[in-house]
Amino acid sequence: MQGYDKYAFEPFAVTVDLAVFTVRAGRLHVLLVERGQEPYAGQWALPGGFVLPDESAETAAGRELAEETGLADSTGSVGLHLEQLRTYSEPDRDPRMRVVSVAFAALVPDPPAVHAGSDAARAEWLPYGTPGPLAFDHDRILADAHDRVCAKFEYTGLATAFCPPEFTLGELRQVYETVWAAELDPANFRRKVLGTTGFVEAIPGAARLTGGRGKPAALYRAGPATSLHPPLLRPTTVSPEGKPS
Amino acid sequence: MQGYDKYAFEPFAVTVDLAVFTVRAGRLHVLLVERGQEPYAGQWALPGGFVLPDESAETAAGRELAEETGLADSTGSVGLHLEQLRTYSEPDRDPRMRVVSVAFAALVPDPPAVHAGSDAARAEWLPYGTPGPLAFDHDRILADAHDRVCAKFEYTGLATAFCPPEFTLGELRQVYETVWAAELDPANFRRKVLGTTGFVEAIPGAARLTGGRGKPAALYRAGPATSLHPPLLRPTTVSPEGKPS
DNA sequence: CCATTTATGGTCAGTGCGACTATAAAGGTG
DNA sequence: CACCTTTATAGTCGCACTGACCATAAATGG
Repeated sequence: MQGYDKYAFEPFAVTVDLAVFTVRAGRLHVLLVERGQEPYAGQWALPGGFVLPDESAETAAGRELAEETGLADSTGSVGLHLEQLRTYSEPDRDPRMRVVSVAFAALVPDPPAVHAGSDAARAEWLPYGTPGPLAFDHDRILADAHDRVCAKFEYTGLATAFCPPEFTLGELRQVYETVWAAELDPANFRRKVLGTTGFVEAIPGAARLTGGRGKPAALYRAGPATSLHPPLLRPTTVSPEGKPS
Repeated sequence: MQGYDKYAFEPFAVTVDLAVFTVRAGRLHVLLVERGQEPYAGQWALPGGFVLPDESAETAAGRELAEETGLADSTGSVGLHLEQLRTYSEPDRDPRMRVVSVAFAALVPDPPAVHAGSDAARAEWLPYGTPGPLAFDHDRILADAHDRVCAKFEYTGLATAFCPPEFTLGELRQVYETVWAAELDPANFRRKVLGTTGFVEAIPGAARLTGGRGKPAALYRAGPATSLHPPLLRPTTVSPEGKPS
């Protein structure tokens, strides 16, 4: 940042790409758009767009998220999470020109009707992992976003961002199981969550049937805690050399 | 990323900023450069520079790190760590023009002679926290980098990046104590580190005096483990509401 | 020789967690 | 209705890890 040599740089386009996750019907879904033009015409891609001259990347990401999903503003409302992931800047990641993309991961509670933005061809929720190769380096971005979300589930109360305002512990557990692709013991999960102050707050007297079967479950709200101490570790699939997956 | 409207964006300058840490004389130090021109002339700033047209941000960061410190290439050599932090893109973060900066955190083992790059005014190692306000939003970047490093010390073997190729457990513990600004019980630290497979490897028969006093300590090398399971948690300064610092 | 310093080894109690069992409360089915 | 299935909830047991210690070993400096 020393010495602004006007000839030392060429113009870069700066964009945002969004990995928007939700849990629907016990499966992790991602919001994808179908590309209408070359390159990668007809392939699925992450939603995104240019950062406008008077915007930060965060503002642009919130705007794009609202455009694509019709959801309220980025960080304000309850049960919505938008977080910067990292920046992808390989010189050849877009064959047309130099594009530097700031990637974001977003978690939304339930798939509202997808509101196709003006410039978005078609946006759809697709199960994570099912669509073939995505356009550009979006497979990598999506995988990185998934890794980040999995990791943050361990030491933050982020999972409640996937849940409606009121939820049962069974629903919260299913969110964990869906994202981690692992099974959790209901009793132990309950003990852990309730033992972590600020994770969830009980709604006195409220109860609801979850799957139409079984005993009705008590309802909870997301608590104020942002970090979990101690963390809620995912089951360790032990690998031989001290480097569990 | 739908529809490339050539008029929808203005050129952005893309730069990298580096928060380069080291531990020297039991204190955490940061590599800073003194700005020679406005704005913020005379103030300290993080080293950095433009991303060149054929570079990724990672390549640019490695190049800048090499230029400023004279150290070998970015990710290759032992005991060197370079990691993307996040991107800062507030529209007014540079008063002259629109600059989007990809920030990196770097850890280097010992302060080699600072090799002032051609464009860098003067680079110096300064104790973390001592210099007044940095230029631009570099205070925030530096604080974010420090947070990241502190957190990564818990669940990765990153601390060995601050150590020379061969080190004693006392030296490694001092690295933790310096970065975390906390005291650790030597015996418990030892038990934890040696009990984590792949964290460090003993060098049979080797021993060295650390501070000139006391019993000579056995020497160790950095192990192959990248992640620590279970993590080496820093002492919890308990705060009342489930959200320890 | 002795005090000091650092390294290293060990004990002990408390905490958290995985595995498991038991009970409660709903619906479904004969 | 009796009984099974399903889900929620409560509790128990043993293991692993950790923090707080205590003890010993091996160096230096008076």
